[in-house]
Amino acid sequence: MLTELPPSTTFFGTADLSESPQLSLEVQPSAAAHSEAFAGGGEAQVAVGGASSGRRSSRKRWNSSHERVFQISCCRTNCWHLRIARKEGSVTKTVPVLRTGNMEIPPDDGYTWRKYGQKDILDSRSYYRCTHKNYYGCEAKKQVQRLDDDPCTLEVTYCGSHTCKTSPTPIRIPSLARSPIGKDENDDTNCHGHPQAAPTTTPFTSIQLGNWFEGSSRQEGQTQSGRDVDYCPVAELADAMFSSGSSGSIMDAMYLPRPGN
DNA sequence: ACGATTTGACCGAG
DNA sequence: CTCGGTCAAATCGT
Repeated sequence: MLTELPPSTTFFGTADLSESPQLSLEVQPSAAAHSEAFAGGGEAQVAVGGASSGRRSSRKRWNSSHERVFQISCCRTNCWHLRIARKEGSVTKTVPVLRTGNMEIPPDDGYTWRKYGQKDILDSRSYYRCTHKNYYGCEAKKQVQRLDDDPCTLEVTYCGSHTCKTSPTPIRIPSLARSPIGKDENDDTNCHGHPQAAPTTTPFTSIQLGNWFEGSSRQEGQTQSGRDVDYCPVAELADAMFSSGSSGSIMDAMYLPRPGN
């Protein structure tokens, strides 16, 4: 995707990462991408500078006419090879396979997932949803699939957001959720055991990019296209990608309610 | 006992 | 019919 971008740039967005020294991001859509993307709404694709950022994904069903293309350069040395693509609330990234001995594991994104299905599509695709779906009603899901043209890269597609983190009140479904009495009831941890960060000002990348995305495309996306366009997950997941190599505060901030929400 | 994973079956969309 | 997503029983690990 990166290679398909024209060199000209009429729009330039920069995330202020002064509060997040680990990262430096620049969001730089091409002129063509700008004019096309912000007129349609519904899908964004972000190419992030990295060793194999131009990898083809297997987005069979995705309509390329709805794609949005951005470039993000990252100063981090261990930059992911990744790409964000989104359509109707989903975000896809490609990440290198981490090897631990003979095991290959996808990078930890800071959340706990429960595998609920697998398909022999291409090199097999695994389906995960939030472990706390029953308890919190969290609808976050993700798919993990190895790229057919690059066995060393996984494509991870996220759908939905973690309401288990944003919702302080667990949804109790007695028939489904066995009650972890005394653990989750009163403490202020989120579903993953991380402290529930206070919704104070934490201008991490996700917030900055989120504002940028929103400010660039909100009107068209929410009205004319008729599609449900929620731009926040793109930025949030962009943040997740860059911070997933290092646990901690950025991940914690990922699902914080943004100012105004 | 409980939770996670595996895996074949099921179902809807195209 | 094929494909993609999900379900759910069986199995495994702690």
